[in-house]
Amino acid sequence: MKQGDHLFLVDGSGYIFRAYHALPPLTRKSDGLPVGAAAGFCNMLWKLMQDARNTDVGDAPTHFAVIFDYSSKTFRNELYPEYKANRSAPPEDLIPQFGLIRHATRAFDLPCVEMEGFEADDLIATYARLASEAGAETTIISSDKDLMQLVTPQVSLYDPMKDKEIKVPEVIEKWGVPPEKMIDLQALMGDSVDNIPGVPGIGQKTAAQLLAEYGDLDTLLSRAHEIKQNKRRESLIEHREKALMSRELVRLKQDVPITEGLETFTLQPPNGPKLISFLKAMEFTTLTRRVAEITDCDASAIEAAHVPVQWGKEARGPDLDPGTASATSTPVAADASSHNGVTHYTPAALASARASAAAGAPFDTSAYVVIHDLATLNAWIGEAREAGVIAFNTKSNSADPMQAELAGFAIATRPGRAAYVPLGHKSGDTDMFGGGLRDGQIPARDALAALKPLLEDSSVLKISQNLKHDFVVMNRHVIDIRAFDDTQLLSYVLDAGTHSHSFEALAERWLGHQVIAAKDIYGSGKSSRSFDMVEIAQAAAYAAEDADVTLRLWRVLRPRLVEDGLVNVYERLERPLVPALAQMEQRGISIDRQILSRISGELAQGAAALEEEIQVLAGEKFNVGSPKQLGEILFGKLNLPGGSKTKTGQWATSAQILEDLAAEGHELPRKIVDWRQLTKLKSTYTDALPGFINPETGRVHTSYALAATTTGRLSSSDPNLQNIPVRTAEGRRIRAAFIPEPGNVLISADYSQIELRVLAHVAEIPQLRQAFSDGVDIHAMTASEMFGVPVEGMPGEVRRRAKAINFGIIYGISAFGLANQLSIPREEASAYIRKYFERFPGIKDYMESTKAFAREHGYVETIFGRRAHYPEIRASNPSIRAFNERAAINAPIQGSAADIIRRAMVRMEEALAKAGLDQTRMLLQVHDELIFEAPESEAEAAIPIIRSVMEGAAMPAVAMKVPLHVDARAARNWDEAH
DNA sequence: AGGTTGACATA
DNA sequence: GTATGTCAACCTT
Repeated sequence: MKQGDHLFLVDGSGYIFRAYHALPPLTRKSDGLPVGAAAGFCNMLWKLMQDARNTDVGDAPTHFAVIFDYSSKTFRNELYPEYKANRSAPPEDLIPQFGLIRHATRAFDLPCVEMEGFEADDLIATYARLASEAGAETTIISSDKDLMQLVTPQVSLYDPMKDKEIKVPEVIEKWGVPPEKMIDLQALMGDSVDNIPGVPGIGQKTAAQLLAEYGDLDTLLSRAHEIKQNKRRESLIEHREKALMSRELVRLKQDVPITEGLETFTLQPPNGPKLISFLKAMEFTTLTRRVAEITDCDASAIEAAHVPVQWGKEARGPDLDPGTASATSTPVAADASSHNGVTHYTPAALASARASAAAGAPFDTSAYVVIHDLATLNAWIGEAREAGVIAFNTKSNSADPMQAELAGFAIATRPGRAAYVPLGHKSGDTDMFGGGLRDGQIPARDALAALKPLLEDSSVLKISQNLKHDFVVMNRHVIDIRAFDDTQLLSYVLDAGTHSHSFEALAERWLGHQVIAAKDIYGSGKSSRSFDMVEIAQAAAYAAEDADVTLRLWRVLRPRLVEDGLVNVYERLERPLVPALAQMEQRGISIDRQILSRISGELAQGAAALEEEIQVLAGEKFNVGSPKQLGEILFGKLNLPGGSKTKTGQWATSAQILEDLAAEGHELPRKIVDWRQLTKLKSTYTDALPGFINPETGRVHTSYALAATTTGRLSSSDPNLQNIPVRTAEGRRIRAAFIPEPGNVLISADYSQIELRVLAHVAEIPQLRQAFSDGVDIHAMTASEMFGVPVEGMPGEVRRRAKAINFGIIYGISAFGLANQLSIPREEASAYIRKYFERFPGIKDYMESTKAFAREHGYVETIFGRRAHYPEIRASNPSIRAFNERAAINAPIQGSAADIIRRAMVRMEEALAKAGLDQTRMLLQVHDELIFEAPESEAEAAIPIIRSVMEGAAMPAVAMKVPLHVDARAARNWDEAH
């Protein structure tokens, strides 16, 4: 290698993961072999080589190699065993592709380099150094920040996905430091992905600022005492060693003992037949055709190569067949067949075709239409009827659909074809009368009248992201949306646990598209504004893009539902809940302001009195609400025993610790616990709830999230009505402030022990099943089985322990957790668990088989087929893995119970109506409890209907081997009904 | 003004 | 030991 030469080094391993995560995961060969990442890799490599060959002589590569990681274990693990320890095992469908990609590299006639004990990055660093010493230039194909330290005037990075070159100025722009300081920067900021500790509290910005001021890490550490900011200074001094070790972890090794010299990297002219043979075997038809064209080969005359596939976990390294193409052909089954010009796809093929078509397809904001007149709107409505689908979303002046005034709505009829209809945008003029309506908007009443028949037409599918919101907004305009899909729910059913279901995340993941940031439209902080104050052109771009993206997402996600066999879960468990919840949210519940206000006053008095006593006992005034100050007083000033630290080094002052201190006779901790209880009740409930009373309805309307939990539970917010106090007498006074309208009652109906019943069903435990059938006290039965104590006259403590164990089982028990819960030694907890498993071996079996299932598939299933994914279940870090195992054990139990109550909710409305109880209304759900409001005259008849719907909710899909039991009662407030 | 932490309310 | 959401304090920007 000599001056003027140009070395291209591809970071193959980095690219594999990027291609895998950036591309739709469904690309498979006709025999089912996943090849998405390999396809991305081949496309990238081909494009790269074409582009490179077509550039000026000086820039074109003369030498070319692809570098891989050999394995996850390197010399860095000896330096720091935790290095990259939180990495989970590669996804199952990626594993065979490690080998494929190495075969692909050889098919391209390119050197494929890897070395045991070193990362690809180290090899790249070494080759880049050698090339620079020879006077040649180097381009590294990667955008990994770990490689930025190598950038010099002779060495640059190139990101093929973003088509962006990274040279010295780009590094400075992005990181705030020149490349040679990247190592110090990374040492300070650490890296959670690679588990590099860095210095706590110091992020990228602070690190760059410190390096700019002190020059380098060594100087900074030696002069750390000069730093003004307390926290920063102490952190730097305390974590000095961590920083130095981190630096060694991120520093790339430039002297790897390489076996292949640069001369072996000389770029060869393309070998068309060899490459085509491989591409044909992979069924990459488009690329095959392209390569055939450019290399002037007849692809049909070339036989597909035989490519050996390795599925094992260690499908990497030099054990892979280094030879190329032997000429056995791979049988090709058609995924798509054509009849009479219509293409018929299998579900998998359609899903994969849609995903590839959507990924990276361009967006053209300027093509979006702003609709100013009714005629145009009607034309679009006609288009939607013809298409049979329409993406639809409302825009309003408030995030709360119960207060929202419509600003406009967006629609899309096919990818790229989207429009915004402004209705209520106001001008920014801020005279004393407020801004008036802007020009060029259809009167809302006329637009809605035109839209109503379309939204209510069950032959046109309406699609939205979080449709419940639009449903409520439209309902308030007396429009009842019929026939709909919700992209967020689709994503949730398909991928709960794997990634976020937010609009932005889905657009990025499936369309490779960054949507206009909400912040750019709404502003933030003081300068934030509601949507009706946004200029129409800007609003239109944002809202129409929303509809366009939603429609494209639906085209990708809906076929996946069929492919994964989740149509039933979506259509029975998820989608019908949207109108049910929308109704509940719209109804809201009454609370008694006076009661809350009175309690609030009393709480304030109680807290003030306690606060004074606390400060006397402490001997000084301090902020009782500050755990930090409290910790100093208790364990510093008063020197109480039993202090422990939280992960950030503060004194821990949890209720448990304070209770322990109180039990030893200390007065102060007890008072703190009491004070906290009073102030918590005051701030979160008595003071906050009245603020949620809707001025129009006079009621409180919570918002339920359908797609927030991994297990299938709902969540409630603004306000959260699923955590209204119940355990203490003080707390129950708040619950008593939830009241019915005059002449009505509240009915509370809750499942008894539903999760334990689900456990008894899925694990088929004979004693548990018998006990539930006989209706005996389940915890007492457990205690009796375990400790041989008769149920009659059983001491409370014995039953309490058995109860804790039963709950522990549901939570994926650990000795540590049980010991904490019961305040007993870990050995004792261990013995209890052992005993339990002896008495109920079926439970142990259930737990083990659930773990095995999760490890194999990456997800677990409820009895109705809902999936919860745990991608980190194979993490090499034992505590991360154990956490995922417990969650995976819990999910089918918690999730099946959640599914049961969902089914009950879906059926409730109709069952009540059928019984003629049209005034009985379902208002709230609290995981295993439903709250209704009913006229006094209906309550007695409603209770048996409610009970039978709830108790029969699993049928007919699942015949529970254990009966479900529901307790229900009516009363004048929620506390008495519960 | 925004993000993180510790604490605590529920099932 | 599971699953959530909200608040006040605190730190940084």
